[in-house]
Amino acid sequence: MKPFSSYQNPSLAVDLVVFGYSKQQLSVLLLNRKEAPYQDGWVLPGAFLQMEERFRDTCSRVLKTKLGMDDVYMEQLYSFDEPERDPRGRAIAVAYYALVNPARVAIAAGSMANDVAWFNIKELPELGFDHRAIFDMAVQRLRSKITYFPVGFELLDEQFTMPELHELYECILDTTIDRRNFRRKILDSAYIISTGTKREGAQNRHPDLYTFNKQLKQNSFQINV
Amino acid sequence: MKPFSSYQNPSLAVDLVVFGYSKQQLSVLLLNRKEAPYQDGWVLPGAFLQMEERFRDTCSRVLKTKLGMDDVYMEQLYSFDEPERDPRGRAIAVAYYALVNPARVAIAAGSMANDVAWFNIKELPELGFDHRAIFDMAVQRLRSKITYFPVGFELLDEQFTMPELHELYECILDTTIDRRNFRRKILDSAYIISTGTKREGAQNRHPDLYTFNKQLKQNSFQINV
DNA sequence: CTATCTTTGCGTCAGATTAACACAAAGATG
DNA sequence: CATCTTTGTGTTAATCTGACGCAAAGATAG
Repeated sequence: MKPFSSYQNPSLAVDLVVFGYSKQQLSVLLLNRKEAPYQDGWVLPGAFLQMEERFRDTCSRVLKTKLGMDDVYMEQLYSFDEPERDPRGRAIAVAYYALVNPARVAIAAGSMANDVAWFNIKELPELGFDHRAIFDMAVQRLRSKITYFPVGFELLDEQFTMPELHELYECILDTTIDRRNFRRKILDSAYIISTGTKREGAQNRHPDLYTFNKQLKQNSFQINV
Repeated sequence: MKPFSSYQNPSLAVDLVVFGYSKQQLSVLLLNRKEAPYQDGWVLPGAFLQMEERFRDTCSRVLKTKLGMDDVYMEQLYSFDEPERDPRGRAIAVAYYALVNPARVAIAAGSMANDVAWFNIKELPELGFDHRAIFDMAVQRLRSKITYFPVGFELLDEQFTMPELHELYECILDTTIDRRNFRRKILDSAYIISTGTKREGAQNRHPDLYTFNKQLKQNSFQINV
């Protein structure tokens, strides 16, 4: 299948904002560029679309080959088209954001090249291209989304405790939320199911374990900031 | 500025979901195609990106040249990339939706070609390409957006009455909203300002006139369905 | 011109929701 | 064993919401 319009089209790429949550820290995955432009600078991982490839496929390919990750939750964010966004020439980027639990996603041992690193989202280096704008929009989207959709479960283990979920929300929304009111709201929403078991070997008391309710139908909760 | 990637890229186009509100009806603008594919079928207006053009520029160009409209509110919706979405070949579409007040937007007289028509959103013909999916997403986005952002004001006159605003919301959300509770919520939100004047020559009592508050800072209301 | 109807602005009130906070049991700490 | 921290559960007052009443300003009709 060949393109049919009369002029040479801009390059088409995807850029990925990969969020990872670990040890009460929300981080992003950045790549240290080896070539110009922005040589030695940090950028979001990305790739040009290959023939017949869909955006989502390109994203998966990047996650797989550059980062050794499989089976990652992702969502289209926005398309960026400033003519000057890539000094090499006209390039359109369709940005996606991905949510990764580093402990859960199959990250092949040693597969993460040494030019890849996690950065706490509050301590980001300067980014090349227009990647700072892309990142900012991704954070905004994640914050907004998590208040009405249980997107955060992608970042936790299969089973998690209420304090863990609570901490995740406080971390992403960068605010404090009353522990007891949060609990009530989440439980009322039926987004999570108690497994009936408790975590063993915890530091403190053994908190109840929960699972994400995959049967849920519609949005029915609202965490206010 | 030339594209630099090694292979021929897909075609890049924008597709536009143009909403118009008039006489208590929410409508979309459709185009009757003259050529194959989908000859004689209805589709969303759109165009291929021209060199150096940004998505938004392409949208403006379509609105201007095909529909004779200027200065229209629009927002990027989503990017569509199914390989088979255009039978002519690989084509990526970045969809935008636009909000138009037919009485307000400068529509050059007679400039709307006779192959263009407004359709009530509830009585749409079959659409070519994947345009039905694009339209559906646009409606969904508009509905969602209007519940927390005063996007609807783009569809009304500069000055409008409370009953008009109320009707607009009922129409877009396709539901009934208690008139008195709606009034209270909107007024509390400070999204609108009373002009202190009343509409003359109305059919019934002369209702108060309001204006959209352009000074507003943040989202602060929530219309529930 | 007057009786009646419709539209519009403004209120009321019971029930639901929320934010703030108390308390006690389970385990950790030393 | 005394004390501290964590976690599950409640309570309560303030607020918000939804359902609805009412009356004044026109419109409508005989």
